[in-house]
Amino acid sequence: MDRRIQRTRQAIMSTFIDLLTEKGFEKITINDIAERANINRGTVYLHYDDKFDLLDKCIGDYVDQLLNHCSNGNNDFTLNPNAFEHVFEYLEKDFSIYHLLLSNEGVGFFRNRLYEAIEETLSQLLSFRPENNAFFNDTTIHFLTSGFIGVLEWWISNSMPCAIKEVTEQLMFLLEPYTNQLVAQINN
Amino acid sequence: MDRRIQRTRQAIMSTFIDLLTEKGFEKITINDIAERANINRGTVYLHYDDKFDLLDKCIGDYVDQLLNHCSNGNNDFTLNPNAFEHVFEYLEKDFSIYHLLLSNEGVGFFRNRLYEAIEETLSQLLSFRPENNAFFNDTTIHFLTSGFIGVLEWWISNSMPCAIKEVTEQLMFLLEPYTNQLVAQINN
DNA sequence: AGCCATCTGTTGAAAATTCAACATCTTATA
DNA sequence: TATAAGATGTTGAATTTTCAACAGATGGCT
Repeated sequence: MDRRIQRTRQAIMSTFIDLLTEKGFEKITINDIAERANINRGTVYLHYDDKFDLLDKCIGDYVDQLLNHCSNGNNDFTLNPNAFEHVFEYLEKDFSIYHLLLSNEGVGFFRNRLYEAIEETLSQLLSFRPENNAFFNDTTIHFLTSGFIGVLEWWISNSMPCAIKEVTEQLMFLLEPYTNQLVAQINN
Repeated sequence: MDRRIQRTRQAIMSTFIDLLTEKGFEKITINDIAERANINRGTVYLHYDDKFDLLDKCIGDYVDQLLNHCSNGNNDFTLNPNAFEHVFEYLEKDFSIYHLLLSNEGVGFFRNRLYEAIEETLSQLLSFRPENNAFFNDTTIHFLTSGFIGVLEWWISNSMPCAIKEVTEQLMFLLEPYTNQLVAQINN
């Protein structure tokens, strides 16, 4: 992709996040963003329809980034401790952003988008193992998705109340009964 | 000025400084700069002839910025404590950069450029007070310029060994005998 | 010495961004 | 209520930046 596009989108998103932490969503104007990012106001409209589209795409980006850390490279969604650790390490790195998106300012959208994404991923995983259908159904998917997101949300909202090792090991323990059946490899 | 120009020059200069601290001047390639700043290589050549021109303009920029802090707004070069404090506060803010430019990597160019600039400013100051010619001549100019730069260089190279208040007050004390005659206001 | 990889500058066409100017819409304030 | 100030989107022409490709220079390695 054209480097200019990379850079301006990055700049817009980054200052959008900054302003989100500073003033909250409703007080942000497109002018603010353009001015602080040192970008022409019109250029913002070249990439995003408006504030809401910006928030939407922002959330989408961070959901995607989070999901990319769920697979340990090459769409390998094997449920091993490493995969979980990668996720939580990434959450820790961008902690303030995810804290923001999960609490006040994401307005709940973030949680929903993440939920959908994980649900989708799980469904895909299961579809590769049709023999599991007897054991795994929609109920299972929602149970696991909710459980995982609940842990994730708790860990972020409470400002990382325990070490990464602890959460991941505990998660592995909780998922142990399902792990064997869930292992799968997706190749598009 | 076109915002794109501002941004790319800023990006180039900033990563140039970073690389200067990391590898030193000779190991820097235009590729390095372009790649790290996420800018097309050709764009660098649109603004600078080569590495050397880049170093040259970089030094020029920082000399200018430093000089802008010598005047307390509107070309008022009155020699008061505030002016000095502004200079040293600015030096403190961008300490690592000036440390870099004054020591190894500026290769002495920075000192020379700063010397010329201060000498020029002093000459201008005196030319506005022709009645001072009896007391102030070239010898005075070089004496004062060298003295001031000496203090500045010592303060930076030794990592700010004393508080700003102390240097500036001491400087005011040392310059006291000349202060009265030196006061001047330049209006272009 | 020869070779390979990398860096250097330069080019022209394509694409992104800027700027200034619009009309319309909010919103605070006298 | 009227008015002024600022925000929103949109437009077209001007400008900058990108990209891909070039030829030549440099420097390390066998």
